[in-house]
Amino acid sequence: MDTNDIKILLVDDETDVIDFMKYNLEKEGYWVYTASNGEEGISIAKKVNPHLIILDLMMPKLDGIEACRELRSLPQFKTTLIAFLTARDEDFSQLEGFEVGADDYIPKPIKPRVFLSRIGGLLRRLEQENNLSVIRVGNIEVDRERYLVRKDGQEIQLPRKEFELLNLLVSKPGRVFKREEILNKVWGNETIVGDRTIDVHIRKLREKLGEDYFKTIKGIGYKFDN
Amino acid sequence: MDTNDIKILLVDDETDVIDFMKYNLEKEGYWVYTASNGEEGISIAKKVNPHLIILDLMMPKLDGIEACRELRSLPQFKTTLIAFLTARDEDFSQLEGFEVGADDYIPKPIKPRVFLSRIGGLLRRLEQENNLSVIRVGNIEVDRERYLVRKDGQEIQLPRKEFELLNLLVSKPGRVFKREEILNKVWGNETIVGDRTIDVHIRKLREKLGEDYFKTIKGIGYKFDN
DNA sequence: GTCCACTCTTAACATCTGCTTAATCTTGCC
DNA sequence: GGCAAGATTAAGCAGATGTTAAGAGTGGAC
Repeated sequence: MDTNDIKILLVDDETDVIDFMKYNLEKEGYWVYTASNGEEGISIAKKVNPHLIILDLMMPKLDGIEACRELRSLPQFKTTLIAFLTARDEDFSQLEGFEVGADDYIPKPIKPRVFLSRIGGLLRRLEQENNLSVIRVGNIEVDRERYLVRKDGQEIQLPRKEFELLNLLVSKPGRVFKREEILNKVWGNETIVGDRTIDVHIRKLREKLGEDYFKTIKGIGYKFDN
Repeated sequence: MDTNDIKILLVDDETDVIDFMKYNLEKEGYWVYTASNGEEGISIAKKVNPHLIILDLMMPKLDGIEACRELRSLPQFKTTLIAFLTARDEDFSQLEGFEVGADDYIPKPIKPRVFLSRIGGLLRRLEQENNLSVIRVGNIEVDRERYLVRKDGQEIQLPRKEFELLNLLVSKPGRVFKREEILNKVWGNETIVGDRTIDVHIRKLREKLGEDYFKTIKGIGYKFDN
């Protein structure tokens, strides 16, 4: 994910703090939204669905802890990253923040470079969680890092194309992938291969993993299901 | 959706800004319309019904906030994407923009690449919202992503044409689809099939899902009802 | 360099499914 | 009753997919 695609919402009533963070984050290419209190923050968050929300602890109208609790209660924000901004001398029990579902806390004042590296780290975590290198569906496990597949614990080595095809289908179990889409994603837009090629690879997968996992949708494509 | 199918309306009184955006968007294949103030923007929007409208905040005749409010009050634009263009030093409360129904805001100046990635992100959102993959009507559920239908939780696999026909009828429950319309949307304008073909497919659907869902309107067409 | 093992693609053929049609029956309306 | 539109049924066909084997290409071991 490019930083240009990442949306960060800053919620703080101190203009200086907002400006500092906004300036630095935008320089890195992040997409920054701001709000000056908890209520406003929640309402903007609902709109833009940011990847990361940074909440100040002390704010008028709705403080950080309460805002966080409220956000976490909405399904939309169950997995959104939330960090608290805390002044060093503030009487803040870190525990309280983590209890309402915070992912990190950021002390202020903080140097730009430190601030950015902290944000970078947080977002890297997000990325990793999204791209789990091992996908498990039923009793099939696809390990993208090692390029191997386990079925009932048995390791199975698949050739590259077969692996990539499986990987695509398994990435959204149940979803139908159109033949054209499969060609694009596994073979690439440029390469032109015959129609039977996909079938043959599906055949191989069925032989190695079992007939039933791969459902044909005639006229459309295939899906992985268990 | 291809970028060639996407219409974007730019509303700004500064020629330079319009030119910059227009040039970059057209390079990507978007279809671009422009207007130089709020009033003109609304009148063009009504005619071309764009997918995305980008409004500058400060404009003669009708400013961005007011234009947005007015657009949102028309049913035609309830779900259209609207974004504000804001200068960094402009005194703009984001909340105000979001409250009148904006979907995003775009700071200026902005680099071309960042600008385009923002637009891309916004439009991706549109696509997702429009293609809600599951439609539920009564105890029938049509899952377009999986190409299957659930009735009382039971999964039913339908052949392609049957599925597409059902999908069409269910997309507007209760609405009557004329035979001609069904032919166009399910079979395509080019293919010519006999009149009885539709009947047969309706028959199949009635067998599989129940007789009562599909009402015949003699001389007109069919509707899905429950 | 040669050989071997392996992967990928294609071609040829087999199979099957779903689509359409035609023929006939039913219904509702004038 | 007669007519027109739709319902129903079964059968044939076309097109899509399944299957198999063979050949071209690749890369590693020796």
